Amino acid sequence: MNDLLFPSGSDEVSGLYARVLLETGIDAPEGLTYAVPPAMADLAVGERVVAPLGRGDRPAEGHVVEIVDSVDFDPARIKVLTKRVGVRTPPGLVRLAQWMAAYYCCPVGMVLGTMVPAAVKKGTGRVRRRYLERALDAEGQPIEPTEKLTPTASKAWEGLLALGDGVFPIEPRALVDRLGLKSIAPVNRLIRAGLLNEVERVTVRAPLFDIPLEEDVRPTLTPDQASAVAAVVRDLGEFRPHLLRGVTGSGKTEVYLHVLEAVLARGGSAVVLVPEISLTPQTAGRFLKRFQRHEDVASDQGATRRMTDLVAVLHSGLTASQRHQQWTRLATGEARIAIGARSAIFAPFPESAPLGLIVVDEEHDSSYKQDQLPRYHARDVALKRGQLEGCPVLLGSATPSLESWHNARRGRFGLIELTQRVGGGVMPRVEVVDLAEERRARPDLVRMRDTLGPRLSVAIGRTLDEGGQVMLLLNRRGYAGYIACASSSCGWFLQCDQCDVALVHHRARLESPDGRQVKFVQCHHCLSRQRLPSLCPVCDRKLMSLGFGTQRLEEELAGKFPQLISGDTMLRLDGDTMRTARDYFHALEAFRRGDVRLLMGTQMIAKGLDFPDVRLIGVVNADTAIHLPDFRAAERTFQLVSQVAGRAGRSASSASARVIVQTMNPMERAIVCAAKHDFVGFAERELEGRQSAGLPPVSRMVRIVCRDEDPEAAFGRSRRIAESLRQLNEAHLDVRGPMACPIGRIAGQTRVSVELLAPSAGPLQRALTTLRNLDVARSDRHTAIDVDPVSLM
DNA sequence: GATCCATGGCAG
DNA sequence: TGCCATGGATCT
Repeated sequence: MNDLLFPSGSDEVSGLYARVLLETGIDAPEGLTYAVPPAMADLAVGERVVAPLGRGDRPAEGHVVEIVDSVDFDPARIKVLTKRVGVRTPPGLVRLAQWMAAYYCCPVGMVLGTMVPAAVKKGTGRVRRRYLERALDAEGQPIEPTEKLTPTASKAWEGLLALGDGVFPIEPRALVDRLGLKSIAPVNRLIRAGLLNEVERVTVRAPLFDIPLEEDVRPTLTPDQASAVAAVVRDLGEFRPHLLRGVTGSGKTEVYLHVLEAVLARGGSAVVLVPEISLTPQTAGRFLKRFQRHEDVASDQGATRRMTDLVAVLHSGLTASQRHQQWTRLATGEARIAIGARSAIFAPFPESAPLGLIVVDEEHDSSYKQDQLPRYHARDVALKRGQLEGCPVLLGSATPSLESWHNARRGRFGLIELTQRVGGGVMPRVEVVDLAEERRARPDLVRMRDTLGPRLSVAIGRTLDEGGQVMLLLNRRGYAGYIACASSSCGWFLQCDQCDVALVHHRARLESPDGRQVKFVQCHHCLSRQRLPSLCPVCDRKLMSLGFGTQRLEEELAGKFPQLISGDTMLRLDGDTMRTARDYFHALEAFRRGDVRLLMGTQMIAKGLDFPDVRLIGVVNADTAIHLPDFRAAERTFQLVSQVAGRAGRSASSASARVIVQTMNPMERAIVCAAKHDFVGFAERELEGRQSAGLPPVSRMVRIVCRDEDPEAAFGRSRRIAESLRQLNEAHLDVRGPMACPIGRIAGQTRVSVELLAPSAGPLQRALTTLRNLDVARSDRHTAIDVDPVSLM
C-alpha cells in the first residue's frame, strides 16, 4: 500500500531511525544510527539490513536493535538504510547477543552475525514463488473496482469472483489456467488496478538427507527416570537449571525425550545440544522417530495425510541448503525441537512456540567452547538463554564438569542422579594395567616399541577369536609423538620451525610424482608439513621415533593380528582418516553392522556411542593428557577413561565385556577413580585441590593472550595489560603474569598470557569493562580475551 | 573487520 | 622524491 501512496522517487521520509549493529568488528554496543526509508517504515527490531558504511558507502550487513524517532547524532551525517535482507532474529536472541558481547568481551554485531548461519544469510536453496491474493482495504474488506476495466480485464474479474475466495493464494500461471485466459495480460491489469496483490512466498529447497529412522521402542521408565522427568517437568515455564548426572547406560536420553514430550504438549519449543561428534544419524534418528507426527494437510487435491516431524537437525554434515531449510523450519514454527552442536543454541523460534526447554547433553564436553571469536561456551550461553526466556535448562552427563558439579553442590542447580543402568546392566569391571610393571616383569613378551602390553594383546586376540568386537582408544593422532636423535648425548629432536612444539611424525602418501609412500612430519598446530630427514642434522646419526600415535598402533595391530585388515575389518577413527562427517557416520555404521571387528581411534570413539557387541575396550595409553600443564589435565583424563569404559557392557548380552586401561601411572587418582566409576570421589578431591589453588570452578578465570611475531612486542603488550589491571585496585582480583604460554610460539607468533582470577564473575566483568573503556585490551589480531577458558595451552 | 590516511624508513 | 610497510583512527 505504501508503494501506491508514495510512488518510488518520492522525497518523503519515514521520520524513523534505526540503530544498527553491523556484523563487523565495530565495537559500539549501541549501534550506528541510520534513517529508515519510507518503503521500510514497518522495519522491526531483529531484522537484518544492509547499510552504507564508510566513505565509499560500501554495503555492510547488520541487525536492527532499536527503532527510534529522534537522533542524538549530527543529522547531516546520517545515511539511509539500503535494504532489508534475510530473516528476522527473535528479540530473545538479540538480548542474548547483548549479554554475550558484554560477558565475552566482543562486539555485539559480530555475535549477532554468528547467530545466523551463513547458509541462511546467503539464502542458499531459497526459491521465490509469486502468489496472488485479493487486495484488502483498511477495514480488511476486499477492494472492488472503482474505475472502468478493459473488457478482457473485466471478464477476468468476473471469472475470478465466480471462483470464490477459496482459490487464494494462487500462482499467476495457475490463475490464468483457471480463468481460461489466453494470456497473463488481464491478470496483470487487475494487479495494476490494485485489485490483486502479489505476495511472495519463499521456501527453501534442499536435497533430502538420509537419516535412518530407528525403531522407536518406548521403554517404561524406571522409577529413577520417572522422578527425573517429574523434577524437570515441574519447573516448565520458569528458569531453573538441573544437573542430570547419570552413569552411562542409565537412560538419560529417555529422560530428555519424556521432558521434550511435555514441552511439546504445552505448545513450546526446545533446543537439544550434543557434542558435534556424537550427533550421528542414529542419535538424530531416535529423536526424529519419536517426534514424527501424522498431519492432515489441506492441499489442492483436498485433505491429504502427510508425515512431518517436529525435529530439525543442525550438524556439520548438512549441505548449505539443508542447513538453511532446517533453520527455516524452526523459525517458522514447523519444527519445534532443534537438535545440534554448539551453535544450535541460537536456534530461532517464533512467538507462537516459545522456548520451553534447553537440554545440554554431555555438558562437560569441551567442544561446547568456541575457540575463535566470539569465544562463548554453549553450556553457559544455554543457561543465560534459559534465564532470559524463562525455561528449565537440563545439563546431562555421566562425568559432569566440575563447574556444574560445584553449582549443583552449592544448590544453584537442581541435582538429579541416575545411579543404576536400565535393564539391570552392571558397570563393567575395569582392569588397570601398569605398563611399566608389565615391561619389567615380562621383558621377553614386550618389545619397547610396542604399545600393546601382553594383557591387552592377549585379550584382543581372544576376543577376536570368539567373534567379539574390540574398541581401542589412543588419544594421539599420527605415527609417533616426536622424532629424536638416537644418540643420547646429542639430544636433538625435530621441532616445527614456526612453533615451539615437536613435529608429529605422520606416515602417508604425499602427492609425490611417483606416488610412493613418503614419510612426512606435520605440525599439529600450524599444520605445516615437511619431509622427514633421514639423519640427525647435528651429528649425522640415525633418528628414532618416540611416543606413539594411532597410525603406529594400526601398524602394530596389523602385524600382531593377521585377521585384521586395515580399512576393512579394522578401522581407524581420527582426524586424519575422518575428513567429513559422512566418513565418520559410514565408519560407525560399518562397526555397528559387525563388518568391522576392531575400531580404534582418538576420543572420537568415546563419545556417546552405543555398540552392544563390544566385548573388549582398551585404553592404550591413559596418560596422554595427564601431565599437560593445564589445571584440568586430571579432569580430562578422568572423563576420557570414564567415557570409554562406559561404552562396555551396556546390554545384557555383553555383560562379560572387559575394559583394560594401560597406564604408566596406575596410582593416579584420575585413573583409579575412573576405574572404580567413582565420579563423586574424584570430583570432591579435585575440588579441594582447586579450592586451595584458587582455580576454577571455585574461582572464575579470564585469560588474555597476546601474540606477536616480535617476542618483545608480545611481552610488552602483556605487561601493559597486567599493569593496568593491577592498578585497578579491584579487591579480590588476582592478576597472574605475564607468562609465556605453555606452547610459547605457534605459527611464528610468540604467545604470552595474563591470567585474571576472582572469586566470582563480578570483579572480572568490572575489570574487563574498565579495560575495554580504557582501550587497553580489545580483542584484535594481537590480543585474545578468553572468558572462562577451557584450554590453557 | 575493512579502509583510509598519516607517518616514517629508505633506495635512488 | 617516491615507494611501501605500519599503526591508528574511524565507521551513523
